[in-house]
Amino acid sequence: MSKRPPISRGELEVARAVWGLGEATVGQVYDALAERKDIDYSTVQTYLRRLEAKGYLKTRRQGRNKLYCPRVAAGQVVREAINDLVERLFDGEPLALWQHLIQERGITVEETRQLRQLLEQWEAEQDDR
Amino acid sequence: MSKRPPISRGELEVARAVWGLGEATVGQVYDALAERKDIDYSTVQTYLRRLEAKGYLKTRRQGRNKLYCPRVAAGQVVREAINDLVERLFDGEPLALWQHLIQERGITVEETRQLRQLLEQWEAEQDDR
DNA sequence: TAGATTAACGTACAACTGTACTGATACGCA
DNA sequence: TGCGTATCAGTACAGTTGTACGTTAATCTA
Repeated sequence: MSKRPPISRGELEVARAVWGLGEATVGQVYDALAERKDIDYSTVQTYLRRLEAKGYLKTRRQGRNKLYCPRVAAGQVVREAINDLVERLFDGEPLALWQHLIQERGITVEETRQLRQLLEQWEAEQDDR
Repeated sequence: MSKRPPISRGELEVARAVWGLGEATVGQVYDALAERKDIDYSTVQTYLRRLEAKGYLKTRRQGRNKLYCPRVAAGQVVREAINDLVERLFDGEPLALWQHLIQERGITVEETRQLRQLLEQWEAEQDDR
């Protein structure tokens, strides 16, 4: 479980763009991000470089271009980020997170419905084992 | 909504200790934290100082001692931290977080039960309005 | 009351973050 | 084939973060 350096909040966002694209050049990642927020091309480039250095992404050369793609699965990184938060904020107790999400933050009726559905789906899957 | 500087991961942990104590000296916060992890007294002190500077905590003097206590409610900070994560990781879509928590991370049968209970409780409260 | 303990305060310092500029190339097109 | 445009590699740089030391003043204790 080679401990990678922790991923920062900003890096997380850039990494997400790469996950979404699968494999992409700086320019493509930039385009994807620039749609949602004001960010500089060079900034994206730096993030990608660092993500590679930290071991979250790997690169492959395609002629003149460099293609960035995940080296650690998205789910893995997301899981770690959430675990970290749960650890620091809720003593590692996931139920406390649920509780916060429902009570403190509030969820809509629609979300309640969808959540129930997710739960049922999950249970059904469990039964299949 | 006076924008405070963002709270860092480490700071979050220290802030949580203060929330738990209500009002405490560096020493008390240190004791609370040292139970769970190896950390230096001075480090705690620095965190507290910064949390005050950032506006998350305030202090009051009690004779020779300095008492730190929340200036921003715990729930508020936790909400912000989670919103931030959801924003960066799930496009601001909370359902995606639920989904990840259930499917990707997996929850136990017991948690499923408790989660249902939380949902019912929440719905009951909603009806009371 | 002298030494041990505690808290405050100031300072340090390398690593990490967010944000970006620059110069050298390579590529596509008029 | 020369020019604008996208890339890349390197560098910058202030602010933040994690971690901590040293000095001083007040407090407790034998």
